[in-house]
Amino acid sequence: KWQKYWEENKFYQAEDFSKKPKYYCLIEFPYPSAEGLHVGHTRSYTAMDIIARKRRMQGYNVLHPIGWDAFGLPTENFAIKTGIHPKIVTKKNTDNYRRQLKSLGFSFDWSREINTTDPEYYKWTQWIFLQFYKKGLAYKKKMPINWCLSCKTGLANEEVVDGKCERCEGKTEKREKEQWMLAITKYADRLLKDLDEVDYLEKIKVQQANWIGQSEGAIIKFQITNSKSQINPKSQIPNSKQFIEVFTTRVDTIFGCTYLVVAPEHTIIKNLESKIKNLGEVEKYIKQAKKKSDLQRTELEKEKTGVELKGIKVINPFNNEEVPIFVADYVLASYGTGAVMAVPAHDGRDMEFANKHNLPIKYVIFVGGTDPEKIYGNINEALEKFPKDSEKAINKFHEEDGILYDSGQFSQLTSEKARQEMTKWLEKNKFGKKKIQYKLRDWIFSRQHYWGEPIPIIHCSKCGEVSVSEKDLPVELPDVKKYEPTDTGESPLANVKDWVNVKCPKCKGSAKRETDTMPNWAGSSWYFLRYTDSENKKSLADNKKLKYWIPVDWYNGGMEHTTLHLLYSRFWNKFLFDINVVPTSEPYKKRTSHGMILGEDGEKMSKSKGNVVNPDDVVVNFGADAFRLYQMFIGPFEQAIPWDSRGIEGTKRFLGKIWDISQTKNISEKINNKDLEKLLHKTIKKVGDDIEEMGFNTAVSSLMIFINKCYECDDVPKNIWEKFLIILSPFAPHIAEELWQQMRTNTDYTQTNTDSPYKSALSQYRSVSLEPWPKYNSKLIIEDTFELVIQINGKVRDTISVKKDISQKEAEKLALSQEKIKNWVKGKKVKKIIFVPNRLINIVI
RNA sequence: GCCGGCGUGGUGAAAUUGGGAAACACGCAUGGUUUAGGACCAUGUGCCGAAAGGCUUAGAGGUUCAAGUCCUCUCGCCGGCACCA
Repeated sequence: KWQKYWEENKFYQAEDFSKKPKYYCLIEFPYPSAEGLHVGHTRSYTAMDIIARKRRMQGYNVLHPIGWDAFGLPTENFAIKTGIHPKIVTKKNTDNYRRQLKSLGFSFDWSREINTTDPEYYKWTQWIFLQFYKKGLAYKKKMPINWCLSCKTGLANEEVVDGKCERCEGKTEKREKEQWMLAITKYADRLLKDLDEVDYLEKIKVQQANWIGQSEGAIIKFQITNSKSQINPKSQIPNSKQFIEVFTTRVDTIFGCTYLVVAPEHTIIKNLESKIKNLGEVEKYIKQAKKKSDLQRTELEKEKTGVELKGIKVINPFNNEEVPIFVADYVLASYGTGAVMAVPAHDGRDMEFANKHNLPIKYVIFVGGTDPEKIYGNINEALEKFPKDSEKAINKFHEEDGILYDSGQFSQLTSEKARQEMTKWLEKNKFGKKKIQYKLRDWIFSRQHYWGEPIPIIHCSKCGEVSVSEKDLPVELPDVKKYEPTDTGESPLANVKDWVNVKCPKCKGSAKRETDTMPNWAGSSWYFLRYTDSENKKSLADNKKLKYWIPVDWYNGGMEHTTLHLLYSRFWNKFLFDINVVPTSEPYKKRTSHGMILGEDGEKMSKSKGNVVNPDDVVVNFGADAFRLYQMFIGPFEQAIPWDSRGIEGTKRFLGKIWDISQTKNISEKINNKDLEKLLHKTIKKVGDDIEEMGFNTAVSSLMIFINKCYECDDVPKNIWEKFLIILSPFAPHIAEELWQQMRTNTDYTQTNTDSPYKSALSQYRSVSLEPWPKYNSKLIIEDTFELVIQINGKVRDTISVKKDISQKEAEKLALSQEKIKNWVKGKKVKKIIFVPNRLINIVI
């Protein structure tokens, strides 16, 4: 009844350019699966719905939109099995999701609903891709990628977890393939730095920062030689073919470098083939290493294997020492330069390798501190290297800030100082330079599937790669009969001859369309922009509307998207900002995260485990309001928590009590109840504050405390009851609306809002959700008496009710005159009395 | 291995700056109501003890008049990253 009333009156539609301040509340739009809505979704949606409803009551013009992130594999797999077109499946699933979401009374603005699979939507996803392409940030590259054997598609690095496919948990392997890439690494520094500007949960920032993985160090060139003669670095100008470059964050340890290690994929091996004396052995090792998957490399590789490149050596530029070179798969080709300088004395991995291959270990840094186990190297030996008077100074140094020895002119510098000085030395002598390195890799953007946005590129035999003209967008997905991905790694679209064969936009000669599609993360990387102007046909959204609504004020979603969707969409937004499409560099002002709801067995909900809770059943059996309340009351919002089917009985009972009070108690204007009034104001404050901090569980508990008190009363003052209904309404909007409207119908209450623009067939009364959020009276919150706690030696022995703000003298007198206290103090000497105003008095005897 | 978080009744949990540990709810027990069951209502419910009182926030120690909260160490759990040089 009330859902219909809200919808008909369009209470929750956002207004572009209202005079009210704007507030943009965002939840992660769901992927409409065949299974239907999940309680994992609804926990987050209920929380943001409460916030959106409160903001409206606080006078904001709220945008709280919803849509569908509908491209993806499950729909495609269903299509493969049944032959039903993904479009039809998507329609059916979104209809079901829409019905379910509406049944929970969420205050979404349904007029702005979007769907990523709608050509009118993905036209703009493709348009953004072309902008990336124009700026050289979308490029094609042949490279080893992660290939999921069961999904039969390439995956981004972010989508591979423990060597397994993030989606299906199937095996992945490395395959050499031409792939579209997005140059997210070009934004690595800004994606990291700008985290300072946004209000994200700390753990989200930390996770993103770790993923971006910035480290500061230096690139150092080691000259290759196969003779034993020494070379003066200053007399020889380095030439790139004669050098191996390494990246290190610890230049300060370089005097302890006893060998170099290159990754099996390193080009130096091919380049110097003729000089390697044990080439057969080396090639055999490389072949074996390449056979290992990433999973094997990490799981099985407890032992560090490797082979020396005999016949060639390199020279350490700092001390002209010759050191051997090894190839070993503990060095990754994809990070840094694919080569490292090994300092076994000051690096655990190098130490392991050195021990196994009997390589020399040379300590060059003395680490101070008092814990002998944390001192690297031989302390006595190290101390001998220092002048005696510096011993005191050494002890002052923090454990991690060591001091160099046996390091030529850099000896006796601290590690940090040495890093600076040695980097300067490298730059001056052209043996290297300062370098900031990131772990983040470019985003593999190609997928070999049907149900995704076609990449708007045409391959012409004459002109090469040509982008589809913007006026020809969208490149629509063709209808096909078979959706199966292929083992060859070709997209199923490759077989659609009519679609693939096109004329080249440049030379009009025959050409072929790109048949790879975009990953499912594409459409969600910018969807929050489209909500501001979902029907726009001329641009992804009107400029003025973007300026009005963006950034998103509060975005709640799952932790699992921290290094995927959240990072990707920040990247897209920054790019769109740079080309003047969006008004702010950061898309989301504030980001919070909800904990997962687990099955009753404490396991993650899944169909196969049979522990899935279906929101439909809960709504039928307990009602939407009880469901909403329970999800908020279940536990701390950020924490994962198992579902408890008995717990929801409690919130249903609570709603039952509210109903009973409204139907059986005398609710009237004539009644006065000071105690209840005080409690109301406390409750208003607590509920309001808790919502802001996402302390929903304690907010619900304070509503319960208030109701328990009302339940004890015979009569309830009407104005108090009304205010309670208002603060209840974000949590349980249906019952709050019903009781609110009943009060107006059943009494001679004269309507104050006759000028309300909202007319309805159901009711002529204004919705409770349009009432202003009540203000609490801070004077009423303060009690005029309090329970003074009396402690003896810090233990509570008695409490007495006393006037607020009594003096220490009065409190002492009262406390010492209590019978219980007298017994405790009798025969003892009072040494000290501590008095905490309006709290306690502690008598030390 | 590194980074982050956490550890409180039978259960989910609560506890502004260090100031009454266990709010609120579930469950359980007893009683009422009911033909019966469910629902509902009332009372009780950290542990030991007849009581007075004592003990209790993973464990050990420390600071303090006072510690769940601060400090040190140990143990355990969860999440993230992971041969990132």
